Amino acid sequence: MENNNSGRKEAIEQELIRGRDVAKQLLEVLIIHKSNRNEEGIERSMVMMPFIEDAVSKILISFTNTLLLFNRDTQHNRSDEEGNHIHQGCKKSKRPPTLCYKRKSFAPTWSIDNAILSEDGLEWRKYGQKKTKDCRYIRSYYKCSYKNEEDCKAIKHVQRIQEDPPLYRTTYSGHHTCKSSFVNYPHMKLESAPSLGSSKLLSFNNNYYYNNNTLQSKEMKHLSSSISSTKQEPVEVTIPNDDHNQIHLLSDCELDFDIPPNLLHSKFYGG
DNA sequence: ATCATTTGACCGCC
DNA sequence: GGCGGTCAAATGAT
Repeated sequence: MENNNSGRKEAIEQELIRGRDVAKQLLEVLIIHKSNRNEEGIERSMVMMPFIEDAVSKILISFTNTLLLFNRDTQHNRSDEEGNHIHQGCKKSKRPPTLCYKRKSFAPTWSIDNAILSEDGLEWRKYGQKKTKDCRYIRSYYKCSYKNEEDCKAIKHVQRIQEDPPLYRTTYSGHHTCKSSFVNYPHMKLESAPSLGSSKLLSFNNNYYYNNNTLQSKEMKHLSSSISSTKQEPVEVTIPNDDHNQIHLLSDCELDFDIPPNLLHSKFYGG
């Protein structure tokens, strides 16, 4: 446990250093751009645009990863606490028995912070919203669209947690036991950029594990995604830092995921 | 007309 | 009693 924490600390530190270094490089490029306002300078700046875009995205990724690593710590603690809650049932309800509802469940929860309100590829129906005491923003509650048809227990709530820059926290509770939610899910295709010689580092939460070129959902056995090469070659995969929530894919491979993108975070590191 | 969202009341837990 | 989570009637959008 102690080793785990120090390893995570190290990972957070590395992410911050990576972000700082790329920001430095970006600053240097911008200074050069500023001092070259003639025609040749503008042309050179245009050539540098892909690098600038790449650098900005790397900085964003670094911040996102740091937040994810940070959140992973707090989520473990929260799950431990919530695991102790026991549902007492509906004791003295004034409502008819059919309207009696459960409150806290044993379902595991995990949160994802996003700068934008993004779709997670699954189908949800909003069933309520609430202003919470500690936050000035309204929290929206969603349940799986197939709750009634397939008795799917998955729920989530979304809350804005920060004004500037905007940050939204989506907290998922329970896993989708329905199949319908995934039928219309657009397969996510991640392509590397061979010309840049880039590689991919994929990180995923504890609900998935990597095994023999396949990403498998722990909760839903029918959910898996194989990693294959576009060139009919064996795909080279390494597990950095012995962290089994991450895999490093070398260039020229293609992935088709039927896993919700918000549960699987992709990061690209240019070569 | 149908379906999704909003809203206020209800309920369990602390 | 306060707070957060859930329900279903009312309302709005298509």
